[in-house]
Amino acid sequence: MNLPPLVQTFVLHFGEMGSRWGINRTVGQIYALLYLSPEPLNADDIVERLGVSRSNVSMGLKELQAWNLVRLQHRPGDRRDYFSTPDDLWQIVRTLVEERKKREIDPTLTMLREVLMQSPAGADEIHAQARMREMHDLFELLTGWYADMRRL
Amino acid sequence: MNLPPLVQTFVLHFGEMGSRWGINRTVGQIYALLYLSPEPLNADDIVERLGVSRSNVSMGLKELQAWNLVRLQHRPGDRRDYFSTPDDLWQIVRTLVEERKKREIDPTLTMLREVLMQSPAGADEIHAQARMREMHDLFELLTGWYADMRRL
DNA sequence: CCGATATTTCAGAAAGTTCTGAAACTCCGG
DNA sequence: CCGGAGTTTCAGAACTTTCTGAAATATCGG
Repeated sequence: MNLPPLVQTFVLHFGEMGSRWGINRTVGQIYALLYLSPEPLNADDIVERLGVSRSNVSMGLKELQAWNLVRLQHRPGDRRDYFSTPDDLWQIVRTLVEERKKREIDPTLTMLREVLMQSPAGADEIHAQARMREMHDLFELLTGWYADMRRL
Repeated sequence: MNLPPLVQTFVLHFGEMGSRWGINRTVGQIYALLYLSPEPLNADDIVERLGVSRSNVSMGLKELQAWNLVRLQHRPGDRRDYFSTPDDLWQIVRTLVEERKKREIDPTLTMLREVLMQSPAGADEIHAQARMREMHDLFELLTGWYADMRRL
């Protein structure tokens, strides 16, 4: 790893934190590096600075694109892909919330709606359904608020 | 696994989702099971219902206790530990937010404060520090809001 | 203090994930 | 259509996490 010390501290921290969020270490590091970089970087820049394999960077960038967390740009007369993060931090926060909702809340709501449609057999299932309805209603309330906020 | 079908669907879903949050499959399943159960359960109940090893349940319960997500109770004349989740869903949400803050935001703020204290060497480090300050200020703003909300 | 019951710890097996180098693919200018 | 620059894919190696059974520890009633 070939970075100024301040940058390195930040990059390593995000590598560790990445694991707590569903992203892996390298993905966290790539993101942190792009976030701090004054210029967009291409894949080989990232390889050189982080000291990981070219293919690992390729996969990491693909994942960051799937999360909508990086912007892809080109330079005139250079056909390599250059990556950067949005300058606006709020934009980043909004994207993160949006993506997490899509991956965690939405599938859960779908599952809850399905099981709430079924008829319960026995007292335990009746109680279970009541608990699931509570959770379902709370999730709806929260996503409703979120949609309202978003509109501002 | 030995559960009514409705309950099983929910439990399996939370097992999968658990992996997306930093908790493992078994922990997610135990939590889901306790959430739906009309009665507090002891460790052997959980073993029987989920079909996992006794020691795995023991570790899972320990982790849930570390997260403050389960309540431990006792019954007269029975010295086994019985576990349940708080009835109030809002309580659960608050706990989750609180714990994630403690594990993700607070360490990051500490790291940011440290690197912001250091003097930058070179243009790249100056730019990097400015970006870090932006992030630091945003995090402070968000935790401030959170603290305000919490008071209500 | 003993025996019975309950829980926790822990080393290693099993499962899952991340990372790499090599090969395959894509795209462009000439 | 060829050569080369850039990128992606993929099988397996390296590493990490999870899970288990066995042993250790704790706690209580008598």
